[in-house]
Amino acid sequence: MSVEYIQVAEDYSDEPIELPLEPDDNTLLLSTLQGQFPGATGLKYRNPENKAIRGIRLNDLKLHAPGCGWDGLVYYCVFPKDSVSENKRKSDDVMENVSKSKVSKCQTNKCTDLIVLGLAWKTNEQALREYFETFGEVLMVQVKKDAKGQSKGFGFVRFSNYETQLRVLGQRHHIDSRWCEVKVPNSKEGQIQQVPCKVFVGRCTEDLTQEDLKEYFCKFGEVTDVFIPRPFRAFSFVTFLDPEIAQSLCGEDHIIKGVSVHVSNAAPKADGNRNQNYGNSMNSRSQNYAGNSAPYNNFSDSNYRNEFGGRGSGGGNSNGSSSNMSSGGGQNSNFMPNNPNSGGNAWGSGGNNGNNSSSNNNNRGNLDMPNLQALGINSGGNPGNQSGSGGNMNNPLGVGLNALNLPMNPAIVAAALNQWGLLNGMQGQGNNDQGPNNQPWNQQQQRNQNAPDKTNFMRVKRMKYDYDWSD
DNA sequence: GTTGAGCGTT
Repeated sequence: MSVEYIQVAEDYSDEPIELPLEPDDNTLLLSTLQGQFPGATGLKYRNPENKAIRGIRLNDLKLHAPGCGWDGLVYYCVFPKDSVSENKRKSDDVMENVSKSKVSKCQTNKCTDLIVLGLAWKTNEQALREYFETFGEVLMVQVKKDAKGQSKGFGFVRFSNYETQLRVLGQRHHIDSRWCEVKVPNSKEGQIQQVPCKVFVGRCTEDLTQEDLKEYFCKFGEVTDVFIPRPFRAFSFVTFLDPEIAQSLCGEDHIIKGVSVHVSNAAPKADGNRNQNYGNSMNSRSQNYAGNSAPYNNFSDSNYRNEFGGRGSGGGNSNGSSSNMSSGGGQNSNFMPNNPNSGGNAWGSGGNNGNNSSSNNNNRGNLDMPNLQALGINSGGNPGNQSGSGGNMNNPLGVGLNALNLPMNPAIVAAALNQWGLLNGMQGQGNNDQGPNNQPWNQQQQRNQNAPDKTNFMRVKRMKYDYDWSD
């Protein structure tokens, strides 16, 4: 008899874990629940009918399915009320091994209402709900209407699960034959975390493939992209669905296929070179001076686009030019690290030809790309956008300051680069640079032996990688 | 009956 599973999460912002049901009576043993969620005393779920929270019947240490069966919903743990925090802490303590502890979420990962733009006039709330329920539990949908009841072509959706939100934000949506955008509403700007999903993986060897990296890092959380620059440069980028997981790995050394790699923050674009080296298709970015936006523009490479495409019922990838996890030459040019201390791009970009194929035939934004503002990596709004109609509203690159609004010190950046041999060795080499091959790693390892907290995270980022990986 | 950048009665 095959074992069935239900999805259980610690709370609404946590990733569900599949727990096995008892084959004989389809119940969930309390002990099974507590094995994963120590301290949990029950389960609850949101009733799809009326959106109310419902409790699960507990009898004889068994949790019984609702009347309609477990039904593919996500169930949430119930903890004794006056000791929730204690139990949560206990739960975290129990998860001693590294990979488990990475999975726990921080409180900043809350769901928020998301705006859905570009809805077909005919799309109603039921259709919207049905579409988004393919991604996860939907708490609310709205289609905004005028006084006559006619749709205004946009609406809102809210999910119960933060990862669902990330997933939905990271891709395009085809609803009732229209490509729609899902973004964090302007009204929620600044209320969501802006932490990069991408990490820099240094000290890679040439035989570490994308698959190796993905296979290794996926144990910490869903990996949405792995990018290995070509020609070989001894580093790569790994992008996680969950920025918290990405951040939690920063500062650590990991051994992959016997290779000791170092994970650190893939720093945002530096301010000093935002007007340089922009390709044809994206040049409107350079005039986008939204002051408070975070310049984590890491998603406009075609790998990423493809990785996100094809999810859900409508997220198909209409761009057939490249496949997931591939890193053909020329694409991903926005990953090419610039040198903020030199006049030009010391690395050479390899061209922008692969970059998002932005013909901008849709001036509502380039829906070939997952939109970054939506992911909370960039804030939207673009109040300072001076670009013309070709502006890419999905990808307001080139925005001014770094995400943490830290002042840049080019000398420090240069020093850091120099440690890698990224400065002296790179300038004047055009496109044939080879990246950090013979770095003096010892000092940095000394400094980074402790996993960084947020403060350290910023320090490491400032010291080491505060230059532009995004363009 | 048409339209297609935007941002929500609370």
